[in-house]
Amino acid sequence: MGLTMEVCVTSLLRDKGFKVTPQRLAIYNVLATSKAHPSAEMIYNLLQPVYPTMSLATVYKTIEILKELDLVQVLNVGEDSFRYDADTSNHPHVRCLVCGRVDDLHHIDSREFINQVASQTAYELTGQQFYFYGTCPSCQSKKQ
Amino acid sequence: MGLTMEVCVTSLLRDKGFKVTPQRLAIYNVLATSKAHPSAEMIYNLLQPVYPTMSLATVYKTIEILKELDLVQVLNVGEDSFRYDADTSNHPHVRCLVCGRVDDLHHIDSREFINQVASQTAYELTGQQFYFYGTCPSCQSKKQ
DNA sequence: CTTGCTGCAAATCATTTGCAAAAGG
DNA sequence: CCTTTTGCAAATGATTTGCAGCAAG
Repeated sequence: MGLTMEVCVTSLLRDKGFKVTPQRLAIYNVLATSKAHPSAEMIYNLLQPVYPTMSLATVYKTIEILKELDLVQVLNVGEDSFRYDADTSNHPHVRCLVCGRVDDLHHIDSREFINQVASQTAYELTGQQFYFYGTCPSCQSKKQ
Repeated sequence: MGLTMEVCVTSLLRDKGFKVTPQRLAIYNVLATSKAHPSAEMIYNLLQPVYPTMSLATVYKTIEILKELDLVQVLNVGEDSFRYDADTSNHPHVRCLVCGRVDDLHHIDSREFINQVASQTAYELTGQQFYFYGTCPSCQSKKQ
């Protein structure tokens, strides 16, 4: 699976005239294999052992390109920094207010809700983000 | 209406041991009378003519208190800065991707959608934020 | 009076930018 | 080779903090 994925990123980069570098593959790899919705700094820290000379600036620059290629989406969970998700399907997210972890919410059908909103606003809607907040299972059990 | 509102903020501040200052009333007043969901800087700029010596730091410190008193909620519309809303009811927001304005979406019944999510996650949910993106009526007509 | 508040300036923190050296194609 | 990219360091921009003088109760 790792291979298929990297081949895909490689050709997408080349198609748009971007060069394929080990740093770019590594950063995409972190995003594609993580369910943690890492921030730029988390990606940087994860890659430190493997690429000790890589800089945070490279992480930010690469994310910029990945956004352009629609390979990542940006999350604004209400923190001071952004998080990134290689799953670009438009799904809701939930953040634990105790430990800060962010999870995907899959199998949610939001079409009806979106339609309701679309029919009541004069805006021409093109997208949306749904964020839920609460306590994750692990923090629930720790509490009591 | 201005009066009723200020009396309310005044007593809420006093109740919690905060002092009532003209700056605090002015900042809350801006938030309570604006539909624009201003950022700290927008509040600061709006008040410049009336309080030329007020500092941005005071705006931020006051917002902190207003959050504590549940008199404002924080919005994360995907920009570099936060926006604030004196309407603390939990309603969806929509941002125009052309001009950047942020509007409320009222009369939306999200209970069914929230229930659907609550029943499918192991999280104990306590809140949520729904952000929609698109083009506002004014920008639609400007385009064509 | 006494404590909390303001306004200034300096500090932080995430993110961006400029640029010389290094790597991709 | 020629161009883009990297990695460093410096710049930026939003927000926070420290502190001395000032105002609220």
